[in-house]
Amino acid sequence: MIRRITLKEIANELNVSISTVSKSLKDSHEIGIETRQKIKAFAKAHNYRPNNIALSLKNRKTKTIGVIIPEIVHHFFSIVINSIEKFSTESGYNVIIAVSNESFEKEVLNMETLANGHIDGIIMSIAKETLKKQDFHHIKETIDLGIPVVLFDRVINDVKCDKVIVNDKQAAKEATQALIDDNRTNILLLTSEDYVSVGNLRTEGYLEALKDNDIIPDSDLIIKVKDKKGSQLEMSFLENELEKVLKIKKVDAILGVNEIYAGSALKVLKKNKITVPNEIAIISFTDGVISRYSSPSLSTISQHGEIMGERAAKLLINKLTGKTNSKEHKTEIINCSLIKRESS
Amino acid sequence: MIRRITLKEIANELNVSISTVSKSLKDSHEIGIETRQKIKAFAKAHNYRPNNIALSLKNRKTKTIGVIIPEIVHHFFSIVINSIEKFSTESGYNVIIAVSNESFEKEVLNMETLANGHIDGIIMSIAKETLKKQDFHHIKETIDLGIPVVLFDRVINDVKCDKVIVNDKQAAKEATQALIDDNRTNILLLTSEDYVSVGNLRTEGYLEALKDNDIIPDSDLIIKVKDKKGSQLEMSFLENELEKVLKIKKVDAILGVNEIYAGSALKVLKKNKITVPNEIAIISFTDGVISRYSSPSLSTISQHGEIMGERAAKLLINKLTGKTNSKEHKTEIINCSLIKRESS
DNA sequence: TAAATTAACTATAACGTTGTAGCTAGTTAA
DNA sequence: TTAACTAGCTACAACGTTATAGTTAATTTA
Repeated sequence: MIRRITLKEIANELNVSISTVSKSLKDSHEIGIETRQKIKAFAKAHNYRPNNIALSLKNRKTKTIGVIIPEIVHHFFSIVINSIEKFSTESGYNVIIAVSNESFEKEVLNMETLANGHIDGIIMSIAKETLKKQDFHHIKETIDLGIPVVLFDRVINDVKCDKVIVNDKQAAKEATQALIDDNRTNILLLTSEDYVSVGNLRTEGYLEALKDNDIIPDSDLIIKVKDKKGSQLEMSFLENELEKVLKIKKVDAILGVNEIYAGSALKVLKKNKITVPNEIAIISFTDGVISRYSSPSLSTISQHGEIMGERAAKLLINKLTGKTNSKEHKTEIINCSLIKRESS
Repeated sequence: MIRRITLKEIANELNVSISTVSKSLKDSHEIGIETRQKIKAFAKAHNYRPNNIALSLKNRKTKTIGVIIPEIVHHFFSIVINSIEKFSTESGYNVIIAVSNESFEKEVLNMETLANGHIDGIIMSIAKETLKKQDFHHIKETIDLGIPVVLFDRVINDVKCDKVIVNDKQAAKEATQALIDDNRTNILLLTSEDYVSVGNLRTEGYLEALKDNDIIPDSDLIIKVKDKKGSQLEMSFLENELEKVLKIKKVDAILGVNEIYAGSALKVLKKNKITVPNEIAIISFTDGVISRYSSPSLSTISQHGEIMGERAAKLLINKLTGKTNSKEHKTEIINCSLIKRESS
């Protein structure tokens, strides 16, 4: 219950002015060496620590970065956060996290709260609902207030700010090509609904690869998984649809836009006694823990969350420290890489 | 680049005093209704938002909770954080996250930073290295400063504060008993090194169940997985040890203190063509994503991270809002539950 | 010896708020 | 008619810090 000691208290205690104390602790030559040492000793003995809130108010910066993500119980996002946290801490920045839970309203609220003094800049990945609504006023307003924003993974074109993305389209194309090279031409795609930018790009890559190989896409082989709050429903939708398709169509490969979809597909195949990769090969986006511990383990496309987090943090901190011009915006593209495991 | 408008600017613009503006926005009856409305309209038009940093300084509270966890890329911890975040937001608190990466030094640093003004209270789970060192001065000092601390999952006895734990021992005992009831008596335990409190308690529960059933524990059947930074090494250690034991001993069940251990064990069994659960049954702590998507899916003991997070947040916020006495400390025990899946 | 310089400090304003106390002009009460 | 009251405002201090601009007294310079 010993409240933290302040400059004022030290000043009173030693019968000097607050300025003297402040300057002494900064080792200013304006103050005589004896006084300086006395004050420093006293401060140390009383475990003096400057109050960061007061400093924030004075300096008009908080040395804190806000991160807004759609989900935290999610391998990719937690990797990115970890990386942001690591890099930011090294640069003397704290990280404050807000979760939108894929909700537009919550995302707007989070931005408001963060933008109200707590943070110097924001790193975010946009909620699905926001993407669906196409309402980005909150992001624009934050930028207008002079708060730098860096978007990662789920980004949008009509907001001018730094961005870190993955070459989703190219990666999906390459993965599809790898399956085709393995003589699999009936490739089923498990993707998300259209408004999710990354799902969309991955679908494009898939289609492009088919086209390059003169394979006519079959709309029955594209399952767009409906998002429901509470993933239970979502997954049973996927499982039902997949089972239906497997009954009426020949399928020899599956490309999943994330590992939850791929993991669920694997379960369906097993239930139906279809061997992987013999009868059906699987490649999935998101190199997470499911892919590694499932059996067979899943071949995945890694989005290198570590690198994304670090780049995003670097871009933001460069803006905050004035190392880069606040008007110029960069988009960094991270190359995905295919990690081959047992499923392909 | 329009900096956020302040009370002072509004006051200047409308030729009134700062106090008048402040009071008008609070709808104080000291101010005439006309002036009040004029000011409120102006503030709204200019999107006035009070500066939280200034408020924090004035009120000596930040409405922010600090969370220190050993890892974030970890199903259990991310569930807990999600839950803390959810509950705190509902109560008007922000959440700031720091990751110790299981390092003592980083944990101390994190605490220092957070305790220096940024937060009103801390929720934490202790790093392995700290548990090994048995050095808890940073936690005690924070509490001495009047900053309430709530420990969860990995707790210690000699720090006086609120705690949220799981009945690890009892749960391990029950899981072991379930295996014994299934006529499995050669139960191998995959646990962590002794200094990790939860691993220890789980081992105790395991031993107690054996004793209750007059089974003499075999030290060969207890594998204490050595922790190394970089889990790759850690896992190959586990895999090698397990293979060795399987060669020399009869084993008909495995109890893992977390799902990474159990998932790795499952991989070893598969490699050695041992069927699960026929030849060897598996039960694991941590009800995460690995357990659900592995095949066979793993029976797990859920620690109910959601509930832990909520309870921890509730305990802390009650302290912060003065709803509970700051001298009295509660320890809440959450009951684990066994989730039966295919592996047992 | 008076002016200039220096060492060693102190006072003040500011960051954006809020609560308390104070002020002024007009109204009411005795 | 003068004191008391009220409405409607403003001034000020404080939260903890720092940077700028003083203020002394002692010392050096011309």
